[in-house]
Amino acid sequence: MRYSHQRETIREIISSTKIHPTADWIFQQAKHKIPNISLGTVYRNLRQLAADGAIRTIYDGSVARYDWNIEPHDHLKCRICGDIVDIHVLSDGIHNKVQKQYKFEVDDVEMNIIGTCKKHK
Amino acid sequence: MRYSHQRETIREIISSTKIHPTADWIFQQAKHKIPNISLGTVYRNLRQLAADGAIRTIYDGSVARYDWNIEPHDHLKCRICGDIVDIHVLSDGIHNKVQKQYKFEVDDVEMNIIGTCKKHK
DNA sequence: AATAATAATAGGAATTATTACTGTTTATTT
DNA sequence: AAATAAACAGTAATAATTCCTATTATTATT
Repeated sequence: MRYSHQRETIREIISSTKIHPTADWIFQQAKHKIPNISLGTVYRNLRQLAADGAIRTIYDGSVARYDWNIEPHDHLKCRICGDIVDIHVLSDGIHNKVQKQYKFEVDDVEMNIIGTCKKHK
Repeated sequence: MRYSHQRETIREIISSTKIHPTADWIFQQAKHKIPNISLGTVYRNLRQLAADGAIRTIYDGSVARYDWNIEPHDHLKCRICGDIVDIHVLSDGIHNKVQKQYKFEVDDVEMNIIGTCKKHK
């Protein structure tokens, strides 16, 4: 994969936020730096970066969001404000347990906990 | 919510399979019983049944699938054949742990384990 | 049993997120 | 400096889902 200014910009935008942005949010930010960047370019690069393991794709219902944190972790999603927060609750044990118990080769574990965050009381 | 023949048919179709069908698959099946049923009707009823707690919506990447099993459980998704299998690995403890540790009111926990199932060796 | 009220429907248009296409530009190699 | 091909911008196409509207069906009321 050869260097491109667009891809570096996209990578920087994702790395600079904790909000787990959507493709469109990234596109809006990218336009500030590269005014004529196209949405297709954003999607193509997100796909490439994810395939390369540089970022992680997470699903918020049916829309894709992107996460610079590629370490194993879980997510809290608030139904009211929509915020998604990284947490770590899952033990590494689950990986091995599933592998043995179901003879299933585990690549990835995604856990999303949905509810109401402490801001709304 | 008042009775409708279409909704009962949709509910029966979901209850009779383990494949976690998509809206379109349900629509194709429903047409066998009600030839002029419309896709919009399928979607509207799926939304209502889910809101009512009669079925559960799960997300396979970005497409919605529907599950008659409303008991807490997790999913194994095979990357090769696409099969989604119900399992139970998550302890109820996670619910309370998150509630206390993050002051987060948990409504639902969704865990999807992605990888390769034993059929492909 | 007929009537009224309105939830649900069929069919199609609209929307949203995402991917595909094409001629042009740009990074890298020779 | 010229050649090669990956990446690009701009736009068209696709897929999943929701919205809209005139009509039909269910339930409650007379």
